[in-house]
Amino acid sequence: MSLADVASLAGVSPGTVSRALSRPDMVQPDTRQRVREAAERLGYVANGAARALAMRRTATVGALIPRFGGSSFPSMVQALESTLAEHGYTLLLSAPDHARARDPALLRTLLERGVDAVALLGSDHPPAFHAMLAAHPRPCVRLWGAPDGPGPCVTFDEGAAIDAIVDHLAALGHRRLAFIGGRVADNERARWRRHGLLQAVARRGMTLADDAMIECDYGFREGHVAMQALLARRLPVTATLCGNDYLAAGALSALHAAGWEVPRRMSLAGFNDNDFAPFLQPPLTTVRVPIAEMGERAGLYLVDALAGRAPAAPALLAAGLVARGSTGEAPRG
Amino acid sequence: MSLADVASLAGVSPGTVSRALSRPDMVQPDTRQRVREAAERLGYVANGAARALAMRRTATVGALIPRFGGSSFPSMVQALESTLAEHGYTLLLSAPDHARARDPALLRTLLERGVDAVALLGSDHPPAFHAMLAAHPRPCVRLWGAPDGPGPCVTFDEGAAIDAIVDHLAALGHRRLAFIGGRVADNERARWRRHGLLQAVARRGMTLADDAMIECDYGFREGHVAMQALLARRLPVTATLCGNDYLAAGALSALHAAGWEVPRRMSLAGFNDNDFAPFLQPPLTTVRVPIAEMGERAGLYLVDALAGRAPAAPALLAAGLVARGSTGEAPRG
DNA sequence: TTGTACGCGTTATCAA
DNA sequence: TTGATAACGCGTACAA
Repeated sequence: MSLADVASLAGVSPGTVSRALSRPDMVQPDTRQRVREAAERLGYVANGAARALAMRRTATVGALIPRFGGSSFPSMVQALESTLAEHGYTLLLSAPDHARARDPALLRTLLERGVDAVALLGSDHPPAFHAMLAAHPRPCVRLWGAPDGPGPCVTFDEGAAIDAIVDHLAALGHRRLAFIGGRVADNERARWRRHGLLQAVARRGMTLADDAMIECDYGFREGHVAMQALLARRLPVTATLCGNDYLAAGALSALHAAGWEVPRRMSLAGFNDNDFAPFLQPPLTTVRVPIAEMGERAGLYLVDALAGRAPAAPALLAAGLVARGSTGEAPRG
Repeated sequence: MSLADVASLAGVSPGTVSRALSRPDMVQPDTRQRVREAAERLGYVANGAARALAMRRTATVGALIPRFGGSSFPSMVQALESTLAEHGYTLLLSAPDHARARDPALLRTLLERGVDAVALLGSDHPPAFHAMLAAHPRPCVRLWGAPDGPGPCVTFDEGAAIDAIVDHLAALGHRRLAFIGGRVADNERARWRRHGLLQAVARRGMTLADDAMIECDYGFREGHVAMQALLARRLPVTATLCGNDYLAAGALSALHAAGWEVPRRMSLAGFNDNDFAPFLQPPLTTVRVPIAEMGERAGLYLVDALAGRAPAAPALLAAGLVARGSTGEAPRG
């Protein structure tokens, strides 16, 4: 079942079939019709490998996605894929488990498959990745990474977000904070956030003790366990910042379980990856992170770059700031 | 940068380079070494399109994933990808947004890219998909679908799960239930669950009124809103079943917000897609759904089929039954 | 407007 | 063990 088969059935040459299907305007209407019917009847599906070989392009963008099971990446990926699809590109995902996330073979596989462009999600892709991309130049964009890394990156301003939420807590009289966030070891972004947090806290004369910071994965259960650990340490903390709303929801449930009133005895606040923090009870004050927007802008950037246009949608920082929900005042004295 | 370049640098023929890289044992150690060094120095990356064209295979499995942003698919996909990767296959994802989920062009793109096998996630893929797959035969497995659909399907027994949870509620004295679940219109599986639920309820002389059933997407926010709607209807319900733990968590927060005590005034129970229902406050009784196991078994099935083995890991129903957490007794009288 | 023929980069067959 | 050569299926100059 190849072009040749369709051609003989339609009584034309293979070249004509190719044109009739890929560039209909180059062929006479009746021929086009005959070819289409023949292709339809045979259930013809083009061989993408041959096409890619001949055209030297694949209309495909590869995405490398560590921590795929996490909370926010799926929405970002879906936004990216939608945007690319609108412009005729297919998104090719590589979603390795954690152990393989930094394996150079991953990117190599994408390149071998001939992706026209690459999206790197998350932080701390190994130097080998960037070396390979330098050796095989093509449009590339990072998402949800650190802005000072190599190449363009669609991300948002952690510093501004941190400032907004810490300001909010400071205004309510909180002085001693705790923090439940992502692992710092393998995540440049988490380091960035942590650094910004420490700065913001220091700037306002607040404290955030080392043993009041817990690193864990971004999940409901993890937040629950982390808050249990914090409570067991009996720290004089009045507010806890959570890295995303799953962590916040888990922490909230741990507080409920321990009989701590929120926000009277402990305030919770955090970063809102999934838009449900306002629905928690009590609703939490959060900084909204523009997840889907990041996927969309990254897609537009790549589309422009692939089209040879100067990327009209530059990979700029989008700061997400909207605080909402409620946070309690710190107890007096 | 092609085989030929590597060949001339190494002073051998292109064929030898191909062998040295793909089947090292077929070439003399010193030649192999020279070739490898040349390839390394040039940063050679094979052209997958050419390889696919010559070998007539791609070592790639395509997955079609509607509702990608949903709660459980990412974990299932990651398990699938890990399993396939262990056996040398790359997973090629197509994650369309809802509007495009049933577009035949999706599957066509996968086929054009030459996937050796296909995984269909979720239910209700259009007949056109199965027609195309019949016309282009290759291993195919459905995940999280209805077992009586076309071809093999890795799924679990909704009926048994429903029975377990309804039994539990019945034993606690509940008679009037509500249900918050997925949309029935576009989801064979949700229909299956709903049907099983109605059967189970009827069998035990319980009631589940039409206006006590709410269809919505599987999310925290959706569960919250749904429970608010249920409360507004002032139905004489003592327990609410939730389609997954996001819905349950959302429903729980709505109950908290309304000042309803759980489980004294309203019991919650449901299906646990994400393993955090036991961490809610109070912990909910749930039926655990074996998400990752499904991804893994589907992967093994495809690997076997691709290797020409009779699929040693048949796509059978895996029933997930473990109830845990706590549910309150129904109020007397 | 359509047919012909070549090239894309790799693997596989066959001879050396 | 290695080199030469013929596919693989499609796009596209170029010729008709």
